[in-house]
Parts: sequence; C-alpha cells; structure tokens
Amino acid sequence: MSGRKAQAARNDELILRAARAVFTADPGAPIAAVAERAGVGISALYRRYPSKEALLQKLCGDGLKLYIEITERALADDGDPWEAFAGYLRGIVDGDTSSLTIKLAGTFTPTEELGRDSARASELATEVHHRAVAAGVLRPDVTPADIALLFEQLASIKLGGEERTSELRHRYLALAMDALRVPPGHRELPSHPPTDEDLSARWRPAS
Amino acid sequence: MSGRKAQAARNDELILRAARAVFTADPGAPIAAVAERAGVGISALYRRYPSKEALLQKLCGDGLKLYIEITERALADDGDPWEAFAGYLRGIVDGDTSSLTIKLAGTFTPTEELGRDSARASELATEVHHRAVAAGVLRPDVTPADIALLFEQLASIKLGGEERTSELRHRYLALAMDALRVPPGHRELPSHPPTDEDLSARWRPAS
DNA sequence: GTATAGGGGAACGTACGATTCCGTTCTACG
DNA sequence: CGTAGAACGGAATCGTACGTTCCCCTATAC
Repeated sequence: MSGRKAQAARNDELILRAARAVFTADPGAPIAAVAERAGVGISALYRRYPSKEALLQKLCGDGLKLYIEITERALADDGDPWEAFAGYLRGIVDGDTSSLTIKLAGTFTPTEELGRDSARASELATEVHHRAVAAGVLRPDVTPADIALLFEQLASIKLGGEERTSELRHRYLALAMDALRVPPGHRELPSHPPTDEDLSARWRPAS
Repeated sequence: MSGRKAQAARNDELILRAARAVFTADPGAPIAAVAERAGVGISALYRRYPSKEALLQKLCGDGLKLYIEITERALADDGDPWEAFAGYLRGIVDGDTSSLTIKLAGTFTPTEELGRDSARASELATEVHHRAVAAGVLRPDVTPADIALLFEQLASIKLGGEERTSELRHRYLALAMDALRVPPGHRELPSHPPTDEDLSARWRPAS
C-alpha cells in the first residue's frame, strides 16, 4: 500500500509532528525550519495549511484538546486523591501543552473555537483542583490559576536535549509538589540536578 | 548645574535604565525601542555604545555584578540562617538578574570578563548554598544549579505590569521555599493569585 | 561670533522569512 | 505506451524589520 496517496497521508503526520517539535522549541521559528525537520519541501506545508497562522492555530487547538483529554482522564481517576492529582500534573507536563497553547497564543489571532476550548479546559482544570482540595491533599491557598502559571514556569525550562529537558521539568515539578501537598513533607526528587556543563553551554553562541 | 554636560550625564543613566527595562521585557527588542523609552534619539545611544552588542554586554555585565553584590551581602549576613538564605533568594528575584544574564547571553558573543564574573558569581552562590545546607535549613538534595534554574523559571513569569510581575514572582518563590526549607511546612503565600483577567489577557493579540 | 560636543531622526543596506511559482516525478487510466 | 494531474521540491519574489550611518540643528564654551 504505497503510492502518492500513502506518502501524502504519511506527510500529514510528519509535518504536524515536526511543527510541534519546532514551535515548542521556538515559537518564532521560520516555517522553513518545520519543512526541513519534517524532511519535506515548503510546498508540502502550504498544500495543507493556507498560511503559517493556520498551522499555528491547528497546533494550538490540538494542544488544547490534549489538555482537555488529560484533565478528563484525571477526573475519571477514582484512586488515591493525591496520586490522581499528581498524575494529572505529570501528564500536563509530559504533554507540554503549555508550550502548545499559551506560548503560541499571541502569535496569531485566536479563533472562536479556540476560545471555547480554552474556557472548557479552564473549567475542567478547576474541577480537578477543587477535588484535590476537597480531599484534603492539596493546600487550599493555591488556585487553579496558580497551577497554570506553575505549568508555564516548567515549560520555560529548556536545557540540553528533549529528553533532559523533560527530566528536569519533572524534577522541578516534584519540588513544587512538595510545596503543594498536604501534609507538607519532602519526597525524593527525580533525576539529577543540572551539571555545570548543562548551564555553561548556554553562554556559548549559536545554540 | 545644567548645560550639555549635565544633560549628557543624565542621559547616560536614562539610557541604561531604559535598556534594562526594554531588554528584560524582551531580549530581542530593537535598539530603537530603547531610544524611544529613554526619550532620546538613536544617536544618543550610538555615541555611548559602538553597537547593540556592546550595550548588551554592558547590561549583562552589570547584571552579573549585581548578582555578585547581592550574594556577597548574603554571605555577610550573620543572622538566622534560613532568613539569610531567604533574603538572598528574594534579593536575586528583585534584581531580576536572571533576565539580565542568561536571557541576554547567547544573543551576543561573551567577553572574557563576563566569563570571569560568571565563574565568580557561581562560586559565591555555591558558598551561600552550602552554608544554608550546613546550617540544616536547606534540604540537601537540591544543588546550586537547581537554584539557578529556579531563578530562571521565576524570571519567565511575565504577567500584567512590572509591579504585578514582581508580586507573582515572589508568590511562587515563597511556594518554592516551602519545598526547599527544612523542616518542611507551609507558610502563607504573599500577594494574591492571578485573576482570570490576568490570564485571558494573553490570548488577545498585540501585547 | 564661532568651533564643537551632543543629539534627533531620516535614509541606507541587508538579512530574514512568508508566500508564490515553475518545473519534475510518480500514479492512474485510457 | 501516452497523458492528465496530484503532490512535491525548492528557487525566486516581495515585504518588512532593524542595525548602523549620515546630515543637520542646537546650545554651550570661549
């Protein structure tokens, strides 16, 4: 089952994957970078999306849908309340949805559907939050908005490769969770801290 | 005591202040934005700095010196060990030195002096860190590099005006401190969480 | 009154990047 | 086989944004 149709279908996925990777790494990246990363030409992109803005809207929408999906899954979790909440936090961090939504918003004019999904996502997140507070596992003086900003802070971490970045985000998520959880206490932090090499690399030009 | 000399001296300060404000808000800002913010013409800038890069190096160097100064002050603090460490953290966040150093590095080729100051800053920070650990007030499984990344996460917060941004950074610093401090425990968070308006404003274009 | 430092801001030159366009390849099908 | 056309690759085009330079004006200093 090969042929141009199959190739095209494969490119659909290839392009979206590349776009996600490129724009989460750098929201201002040129569209040519996406094409290169996907291993296709520019026209393969423009055949699918009429403009860069359209592509960004698609990515942002997908990110929002992923966010909603993860949140709904957390709401369906009937196990230990803290574990449900913690799993939710880890899921959002893994999905890198903050990079796909906030970071891309503002770089284009939002559609009406985006607004609706965003509102829905916000509702669901609030529900998850309140459950955790009601169960007495989440400190009550933080709000869902606080958690949203926490996600953004974690998304701002970019160090080394994709793998290492993910490790570090989880490390600082774990640290934050120590401050979030009731009763207070320190749990072991995952992964290992940044090395001097990690940090000093950023002083060198041409990243 | 007026005259062109005085005007020039005033402009020196005006320009540096404007540059700091503009580039911490947006490291990629055009140089014209600095001139506009300072209320001077472009040539007033170029009379003082031969290029944009030179200006950025100056800002970065100043940021590093500020960092060093704050850290040395913390080392001189002989009071309660936790309060000394906490004051240090708050000082760095207030100085916004992360924005002045890391965020600007990489946008220009670093000088040799910058490298030296950076190394010195790192040493001092490590000393502050170890003191806090030795005093038993800072959890021992976090490293100075962890703290550096924590500063960067806080610096990534930008919401509302300068004032509000500072409040929020301190709010999340306080949260992080709850996870950092030995013995574990929750302290009251400063300021108030982001409002819906705060968050939704970012979905609107033209920030 | 004149030389000159200090400045304002338009003009220049360049690089970058979204979009368009043209020629090519591979299928499907007569 | 021969040809129409979808799907591409990638060079050419067209703006625009921004660093830097230049020209001319103003207000001191002497």
